[in-house]
Amino acid sequence: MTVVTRIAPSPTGDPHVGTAYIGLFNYAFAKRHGGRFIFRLEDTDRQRYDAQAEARILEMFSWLSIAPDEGPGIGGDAGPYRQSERTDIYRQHVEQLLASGRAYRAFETAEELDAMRTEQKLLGRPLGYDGRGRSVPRQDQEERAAAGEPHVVRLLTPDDGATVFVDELRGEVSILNQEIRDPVLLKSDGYPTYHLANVVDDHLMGVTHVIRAEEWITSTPIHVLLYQAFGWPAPRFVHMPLLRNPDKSKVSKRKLDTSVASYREQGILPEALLNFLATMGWSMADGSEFFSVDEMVAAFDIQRVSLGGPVFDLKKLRYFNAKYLRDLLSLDEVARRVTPLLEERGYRWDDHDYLLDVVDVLRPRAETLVEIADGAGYFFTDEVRYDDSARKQLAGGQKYLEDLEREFSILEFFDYDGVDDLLHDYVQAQSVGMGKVLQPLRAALTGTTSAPGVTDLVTILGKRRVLQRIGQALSAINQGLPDDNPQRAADAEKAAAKAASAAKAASAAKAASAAKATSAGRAKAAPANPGTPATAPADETAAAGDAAETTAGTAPKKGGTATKARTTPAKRGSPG
RNA sequence: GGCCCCUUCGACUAGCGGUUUAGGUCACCACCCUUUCAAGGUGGCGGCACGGGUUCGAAUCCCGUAGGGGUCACCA
Repeated sequence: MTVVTRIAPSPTGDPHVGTAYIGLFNYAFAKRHGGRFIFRLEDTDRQRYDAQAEARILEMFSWLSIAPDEGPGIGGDAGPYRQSERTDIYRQHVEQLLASGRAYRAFETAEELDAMRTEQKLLGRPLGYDGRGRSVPRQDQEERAAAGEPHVVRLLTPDDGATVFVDELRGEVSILNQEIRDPVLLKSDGYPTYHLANVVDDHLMGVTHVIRAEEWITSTPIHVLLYQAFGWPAPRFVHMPLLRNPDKSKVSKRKLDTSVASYREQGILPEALLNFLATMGWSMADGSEFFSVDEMVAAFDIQRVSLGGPVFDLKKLRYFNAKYLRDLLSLDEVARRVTPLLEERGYRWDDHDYLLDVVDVLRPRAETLVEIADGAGYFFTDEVRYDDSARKQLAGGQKYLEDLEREFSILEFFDYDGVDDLLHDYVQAQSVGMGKVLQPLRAALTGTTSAPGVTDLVTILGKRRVLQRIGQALSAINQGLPDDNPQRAADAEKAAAKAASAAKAASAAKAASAAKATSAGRAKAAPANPGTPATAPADETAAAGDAAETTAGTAPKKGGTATKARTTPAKRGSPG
C-alpha cells in the first residue's frame, strides 16, 4: 500500500503558517515512505470563499518548495481537487446514506436552531442538536424535500456507547457517542460540510494517513462513524500539536503574524521558515537543529512528534533566518536573493564582485534580507546622511579626516592590507586610540557609527568614493554640521508649523515664527551632500582584487572577527 | 460548563525505569575578542506543575489534583 497524505486548506484569508506547518509534515511523511502528497482545496464554504486564495496557497507551497504530487492545476488521477467541483459525488454518497437509513433530512430553520441553543444555555443543558428531526417520518422527509422545502441532511449517530479511534501519537481516544449530535452532512445550499467532503474525498483519493492539527481530534469520531456508515476502512490518524501564540492560545492573526507572505516580505527565507517550523514539535534523532527539508524527509519519524503545543517564537525564527543568511547559504545565494530588494531601492552596480563584497560584510549583521538591503544604502548612494552619533564623531574628527584624506590619496595599493597598514600606522603615529580615528572615518563613510569594519568599508568603497566622502564630511564639518537628520528636520518643521499657527494671534511673534520657519527650511534643504545614486567603482574594486592574489591564501587572523578574515575583496581573492 | 487532548528551564526541545549533580538551542546576563555594530568564543541564570502510589530505583509507569489548550456551527 503506498502512502498517501494530503493538505486540505480552505481558500479563505492569507496563506497561513499553520497550513505550511501541516503541509510540511504531510509532505515529509509521504516522501519518507515513498508516497504521494495531495493538495486538495476545501472550498465548500461559499460565504468565506476567496477567489485569490487558491493561487496564493499554491504559490506559498511553491515558494517553500513543498511540491504536491496532485492537486488543482497539477493534475492527478483522483481529481477534481476542488471540492466545489465534486458536489455530484457528495450528493451521490449522501443518497447512499439516506437509502441505507444512516442519514436523514432535517428541516429546522436557522432561527429554530438558535432558539434551541438559547434554551439549552438557559437551562444549563448540554449544547447541540437534540435530534428532533429524527422523528419526522421518512415518508414526510421525502415529500417535503420533493416539494422543495429547504433542509439539510444529518448523519444518524448512536446515542449510547462510545466511538474509539487510534491516534498514532496518543493511542486510543474514546469519545462518548452522546457527545456527537447528528452532524450536518449536506448543507441547505447543496454543498457538503467539511465532515462529509473530507471523508468521501480521503477515501476516494486513497489517503492512507490523515495528518492534521489537533483541533480536529474531537471531530474524528464523526469521521469514523462516517467511514463505518459507508462501510469503508478508516485511514490512520495523526494529530499534530497546535501552533500557539505567545499566550499559548492557538495561533491567530490577532495575536501573531500568521501570514507566510508577510514573513516573505520581511525577508525571511523559505529554508529558515521551514526549518523553524520543523522544530515545532519535532526533532532530529541526532539532535541537529539545522536541516533542510530533504534531510528532514530522510530522517523523518512521525513518532518523534512531541505533543505540547509549541509557541511560535518570532525571535527564534529570526535567529534561524540569520543563521541561514550568514552560515548556511552561500554568499552567492544570499546575494542573488537580496538583489531584487536592492534593485527595488534604486541601487545599481555593474560589478558582481562588488555586490558580493557588500553582502559579505553586511550579512553577519542582519537577520533578514530586508535588513541587508536596508543597511546597504551607503554602498550604493553617495547621499550620506549623518545620524546623531555620526555627527558627534565627525565634530571631533576633523584633523584625522584631513590627514587621512591626504594619506589615502597617495596610497598606491588600495587593498585590504594596504589600507589596514596605513590605518594602523597612522593611528600609532598619532598615539591615540583606534576609535578616536576610525569612528570619525566610519561616520564619514557611512553616516552611522554602527557598521562593518573600517578597513572593509574603505576597501569596498574604493579610493574615489572614500576620498569623496571624506571631502563631503569635511565640508559638512566646516559648515557647522547642518542638521540633516530626517527626524530632527521633521521635528523642526512641526515646531515651525506650530509656531506659525501661534503667530497668527500675536503679531509680535510673527518675526520669530518666520525666523524659525527659515531655519527649518534651511535644515531641510541642506542635505549633507547632493548626489545621485552612484555606480560602484568597478576599477577600484578590481584593483583590490588584483592585490588579493598575494594574500588569498592567508589564514584568518587569530582573534580577528570572522568578517575581517574572509570578508574583503582582498581576502576573498576575487580578481576583478 | 460538558467532553477531549496536553504538561521537562521565559521559549523550542533531548530524555522513552538505573549511563542524569536532567543535556542542547533561542532569549537574557557577564566576560573574552575588538575600531563601532554585529558575528564568534567562554561562562552564567533558569526546569522535570503538585500530591499519592508501583518499583531496589521514576522526569520516565499508574491514579488524583492543578494548570494550559482544543472542541461543542448549515466554518473549516
